[in-house]
Amino acid sequence: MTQTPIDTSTEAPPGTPVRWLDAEQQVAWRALLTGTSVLFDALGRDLEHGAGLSLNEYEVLVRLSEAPGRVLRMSVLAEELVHSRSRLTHTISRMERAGLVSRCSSAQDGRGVDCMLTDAGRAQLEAAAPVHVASVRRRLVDVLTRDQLLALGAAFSQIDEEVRSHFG
Amino acid sequence: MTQTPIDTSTEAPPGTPVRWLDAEQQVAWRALLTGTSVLFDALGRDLEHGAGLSLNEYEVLVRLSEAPGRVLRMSVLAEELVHSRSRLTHTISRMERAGLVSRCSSAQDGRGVDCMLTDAGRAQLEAAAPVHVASVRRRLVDVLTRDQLLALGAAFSQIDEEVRSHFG
DNA sequence: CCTCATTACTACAACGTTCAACTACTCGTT
DNA sequence: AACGAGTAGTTGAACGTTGTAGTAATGAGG
Repeated sequence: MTQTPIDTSTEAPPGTPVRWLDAEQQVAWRALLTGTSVLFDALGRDLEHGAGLSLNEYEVLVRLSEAPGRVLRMSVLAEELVHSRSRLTHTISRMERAGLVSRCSSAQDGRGVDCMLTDAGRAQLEAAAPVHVASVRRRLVDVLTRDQLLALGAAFSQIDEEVRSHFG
Repeated sequence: MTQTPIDTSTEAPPGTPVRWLDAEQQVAWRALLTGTSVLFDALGRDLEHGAGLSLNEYEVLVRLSEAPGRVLRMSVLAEELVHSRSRLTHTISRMERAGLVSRCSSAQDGRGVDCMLTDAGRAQLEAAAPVHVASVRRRLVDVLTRDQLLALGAAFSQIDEEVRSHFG
C-alpha cells in the first residue's frame, strides 16, 4: 500500500529528478481516488433506483430550474456542467425524447439553441430532489463534520481554479 | 429512464420534512462535484498526452507492479480498482492486446485467472510514472497545504467506509 | 459419482461518451 | 454586398462501460 511501485533509483531520467509522493501523500491521494469513485457510484445508484435519473440528467434539470425563465443556451449549459458540446447535445436529445426538456433556436442569435425545462421535467426534478438530497446527506454531508465538508469544498475550489488557470 | 411513476412516498407533498442543504453545504457540495470532474479530466488528459495511457490502465499497471510476482487474480484486481468484473475483463483484454499484461488460468484454482504484468507493461509504467506524479503534484498536491491534502484523504476514507458499510 | 450450488470469468447487446467532420449562422472587412 | 473567419450546434462512427446471460471449474451432500 505504502510501498513505492517502482524502484526510484532506476526510474528517474538523468537530469530530471522526480519528486515522488511520500507515504502520507500517497495514502491521501489513493483515498481520494477510490473515495470519489465509491461516492459517485453510490450517489448514482441511489438516484437511478430512487428516481430513474442519472446524476448528469439530474444536474441538467437543476441548472435549468435555476435559470431565469427555466431556459439556458446549450453552450452555457455545457460550460456550467463542464461537458463537451457533443456530450450535451446527446444528453439533451435523450432528455427531449423523454419529454423532460425542449429545444428551440434562439431568437437573439440564429446560431444558438435555447434549452427549456418542461413541466414534466420540473415534476421529475421535484420528485427526485428529496431522494437525491437524502442520498447526498447520507453518503457525504452527514458523514463529515461541518468543518470537514467546508474544507473539502474549499480545497476543490482551489484545485478547480488552478486547473482552469492552466488550461481552458 | 423508464416511465414508471415514482412511489408516492418519495413524492414530496408540500410540508414534507426534507432536510435540504443550507447555502454553505450546497456551495461545498457543488465545488466537490465540479472540482472532481475538472481534476480527473485534467489528470486523464495529462497522462494520455504524456504517456499514452488512460488513468484506468495506469492504475491496473500500478496494482500489478505492487503485487508479489507482479501477478493478481482478476477478481482481486477488480475489487482493488472498484470496477465491475465485466469492465475489468474488457480493460485487460485491450491491455493484453497491447502487450502490457498477460493472462493465464490459475494453477491453484482452475476457475480463476491470473493477470501478470509483462516487461513491456513494466517499461510503460516506468515511463508513465514521472509524468503522472508530476501531473498529480501540479493539479492537486502542490495546490494544497499538506494539512489540506491529509484532511482530504481522511474525509474520503470516512466516506468510503460509510458507503461500503451500507452497500456491497 | 451424480447433482446442484457456488465461484470466476467471458460474450453479447444496449447505452453513453468522445472525436472528427459537417451545417448553419454571425460579424468584421473590404 | 460579399467574403472569410469565427462561433454554435449537430451528426455518426468508434470506443468504453454496464447489465444480462452464459460457460467452465470447484466443492458439498446424497
